[in-house]
Amino acid sequence: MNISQAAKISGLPAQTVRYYESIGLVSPARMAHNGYRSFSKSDVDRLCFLKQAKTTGFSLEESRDLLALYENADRRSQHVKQLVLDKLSRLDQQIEELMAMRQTLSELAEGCQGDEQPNCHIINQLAEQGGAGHE
Amino acid sequence: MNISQAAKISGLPAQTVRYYESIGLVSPARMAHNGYRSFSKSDVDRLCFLKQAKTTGFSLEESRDLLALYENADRRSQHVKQLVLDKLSRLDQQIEELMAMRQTLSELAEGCQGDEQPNCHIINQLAEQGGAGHE
DNA sequence: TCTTGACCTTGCAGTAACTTTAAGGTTTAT
DNA sequence: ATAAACCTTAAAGTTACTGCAAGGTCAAGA
Repeated sequence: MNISQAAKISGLPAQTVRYYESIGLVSPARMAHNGYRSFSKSDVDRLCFLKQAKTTGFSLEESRDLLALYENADRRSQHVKQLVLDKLSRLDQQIEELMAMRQTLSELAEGCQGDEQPNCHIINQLAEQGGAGHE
Repeated sequence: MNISQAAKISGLPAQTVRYYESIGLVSPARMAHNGYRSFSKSDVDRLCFLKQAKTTGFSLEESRDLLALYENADRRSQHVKQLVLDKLSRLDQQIEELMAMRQTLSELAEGCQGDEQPNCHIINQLAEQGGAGHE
């Protein structure tokens, strides 16, 4: 099957599939007479796996590791689970950071009149917090 | 004051301060005899403002807009508030995406034995979801 | 047969916000 | 004198693509 079919099935843009090939995440055969990529079922399986890992929040390097595990019959589920738990804790940390930002933004917005006047709580707070008061 | 002082007060790495200068977010004077940057109080104020905006989750382009507002005596707080509300809604969306990932990861981890065996719920799920079952 | 449109190829530039590296000049303290 | 700690620039690397240009190929219709 050619790239547009593989892209459609996996849910990845064709450009992205080419990019994945360029970094060695997939290696489709080539058709001799025109140089078009030819994707086998297992190539498409890899792409689907990658798409799913991406949706789940894994980076491409993490996905590469998962893919190696996917294709390694001697893997230990221990090992896979550890990758997921590590990812989970990084994700929790990231969520906490965003929640902190959300809190700050929400407080800023609440304190601001939002009218025609220049006086603005938001601007004042951004200016006053942090390294303010240095002389 | 020289760059390391300005960096310390603002809480930004010196390299980042140089980068901010290169994209026009700050324009410190230069000392004639050695070419070192010389930061005034208002330069440092800008850096602190930028640091704070960054911590609050604004991109550099958004920060540039906020900085213009910060220095514009004719601003309307309406305008500033709208920027913050827009940011807030993008942030909420981002948090939701991360929570969805968190949920998926957490379910994956729960279903996995995490032992010495190759059979792994996580791998199976990543392989089966998405574009699976194409023939 | 010709043409039109949809497909495929490559390579290169651009994105965000830095970080790292290299190579070298200046200042300060001993 | 010299070493440590500061400063400078320019260029490359990072992540995961996206967009563009120039051109080859293929399938269908007139």
